[in-house]
Amino acid sequence: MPVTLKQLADRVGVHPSTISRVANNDPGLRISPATRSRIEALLRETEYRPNGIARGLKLQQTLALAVVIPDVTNPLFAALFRGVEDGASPRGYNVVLCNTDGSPDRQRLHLASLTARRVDGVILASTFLRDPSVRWLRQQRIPHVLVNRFSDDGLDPFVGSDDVMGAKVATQHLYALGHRRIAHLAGQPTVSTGVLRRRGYLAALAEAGVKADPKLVVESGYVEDGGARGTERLLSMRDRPTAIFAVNDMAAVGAHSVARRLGLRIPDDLAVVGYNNIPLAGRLIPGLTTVHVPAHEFGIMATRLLLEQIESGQRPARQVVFQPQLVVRGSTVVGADVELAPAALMQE
Amino acid sequence: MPVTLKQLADRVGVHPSTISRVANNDPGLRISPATRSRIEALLRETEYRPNGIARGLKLQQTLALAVVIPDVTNPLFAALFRGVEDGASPRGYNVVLCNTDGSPDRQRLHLASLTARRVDGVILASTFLRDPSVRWLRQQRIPHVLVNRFSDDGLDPFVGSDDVMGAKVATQHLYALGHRRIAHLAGQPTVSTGVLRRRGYLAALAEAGVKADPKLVVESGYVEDGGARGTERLLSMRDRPTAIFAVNDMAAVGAHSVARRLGLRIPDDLAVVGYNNIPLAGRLIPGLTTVHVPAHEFGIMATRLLLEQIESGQRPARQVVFQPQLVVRGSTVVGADVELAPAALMQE
DNA sequence: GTATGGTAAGCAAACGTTTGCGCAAGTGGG
DNA sequence: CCCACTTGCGCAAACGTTTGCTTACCATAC
Repeated sequence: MPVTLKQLADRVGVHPSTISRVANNDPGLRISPATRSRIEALLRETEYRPNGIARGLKLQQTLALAVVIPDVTNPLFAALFRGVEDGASPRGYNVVLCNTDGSPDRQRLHLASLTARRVDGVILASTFLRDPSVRWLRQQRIPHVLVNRFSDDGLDPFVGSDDVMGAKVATQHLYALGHRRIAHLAGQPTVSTGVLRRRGYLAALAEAGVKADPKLVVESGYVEDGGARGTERLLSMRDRPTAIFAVNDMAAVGAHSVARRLGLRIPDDLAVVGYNNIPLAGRLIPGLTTVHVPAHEFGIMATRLLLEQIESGQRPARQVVFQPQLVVRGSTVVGADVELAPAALMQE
Repeated sequence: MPVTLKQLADRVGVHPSTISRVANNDPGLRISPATRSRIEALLRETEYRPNGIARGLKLQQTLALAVVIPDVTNPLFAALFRGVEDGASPRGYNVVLCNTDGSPDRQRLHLASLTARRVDGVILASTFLRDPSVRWLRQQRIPHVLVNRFSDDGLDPFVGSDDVMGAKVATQHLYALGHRRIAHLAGQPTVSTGVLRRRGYLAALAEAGVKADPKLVVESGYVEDGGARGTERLLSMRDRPTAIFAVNDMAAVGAHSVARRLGLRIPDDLAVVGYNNIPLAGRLIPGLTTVHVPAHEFGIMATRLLLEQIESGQRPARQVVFQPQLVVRGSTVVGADVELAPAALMQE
């Protein structure tokens, strides 16, 4: 068992409160240099660390944050988490990580558990549209920030990117390359990214004067398997699409591998664009053109908004929206995958 | 602010302790059905959840575990974490995640912070050999389990795989394919996996009667960049190796891309074997032959050992060692990457 | 009318901090 | 010599639970 204030107090022969004040460097503390140095010596010798949970009880703050995401094995969310930890750790916060696997029920259970634990704030990246859990967080006045997805437009502090714009840019890219039958592997209508990216896709088509074919939009969800199935359906149509814009990279990967399996050449027979720019996107052959989402920055910024809330006691309800950036690779433009010269070897 | 026992007690007109007993379903509690149901109704109405931190102070347990890893954006550790959460969450535990980026100092700081927070136990996957942090955990009698890497042989509960055997199997695989100049991209000598996998590599060569060439072992570390640099050095030798066994998949990926850059054909000009079997390994072209490490199972098993310790108050010091499995792909054997037939399409 | 016993609930300490306030002793001024 | 002020620290409450022990009340038996 770690040493307590009372034990130290007994050893020095002073009151526990005095030790506490010395340990906390209480500025208004009047104390004789002799006693102070005896106490400080003992503090160092015993490596005293205040019991964080007693401290938490008294101070009503735990120095703990929580991150709730669908799945940390998804590189997007892993990077997001790193951003949060990188922002929170220097400020003395620990971070609890919860995976929901996309289940509203698991999300609810996690949030209940987290609030019982009295975490100081929650960063939520697994939100659904009009999410009861989020409304509950608001109502309970629990500091929180939504990331990447939102629930009710504008009501919560939010960090994300402009999904409509990102999807639009991606679709316009395909259009500019000459594609006219552009399909969309869509996300669920229960998730903001799904809705917004579909909207951006449709907006780009409309602006280009292309009549949208409803059959070219299939709901794939955010996983590879869904993307693969969706692509199989699309490619079995009589009037095949020549390009696919996928709601995220994993769905695009599914499309990618189905195309390869079928012997279609990418990008000549089928161009593919993803979303998120996960590390895998750059490793596929050919590389996957995708919309970059700065997940690590999301995490840092979300933590900043959250700590602002916690420290001010206010809810600033700021919304930070990043502008998405298209990353062009070989899945849409031949030769876009630059093969670097082997510099190190050439010197020899 | 969430409701407290005292507030509820005032509303029902009973003592807080009575509410507590009802809420906790105290078996020895004698209470009139009337009062009980009034209390239960109020508990439901207010959605009372005991303040976990007050509870923790009293009961001396936080229902929190910690996972300390180098970096969660590494898929191996992401999967490991999921294993831990999957094992811990059903038992009511939350999990704090800490990334060290391989820095002993950050590891130490995290552990200090975690013990101040009084987590009930720690799962540590970022250990060094003869790690002072681990010795400190032992000495503080903090329940802990080491995963994947260990510190002092046999002194701590440990979950991992047989690294010597895994490396041996990998090297034997290359030997059996006819390779005689087999290089090794090695890990650091400060990390058990580095030492053991190098040992397995050397053992396989010795058993095969191949004289080990010290110049064929270069320390690459566990990252892609190190693997790339190491491979450049190896390939610039007069007497090039024809095969490389890398200490982990990321180093192998570095080798992979350098080989491609140089126009070497894999596996004909250069065969590559990795370690860990991260998802990316199966996505490379050609696929990366690698030694499978069941990261998710590691996490589940580690949690089991940890909870055993916590609940029994003992330190069973069990060691669970998985037998590694070689996964053969195209980076060593031509055609080993099975391309599945496009089943869904063929039905049409 | 008093002892017995069971029922229903209250009391209070304890977990380890933090912090406003109080108090005794010492110091200086008038 | 007295008053006021400072110095150096102690006291105790509070944060919200849990839990062993006690107590008030009532009914029944003697």
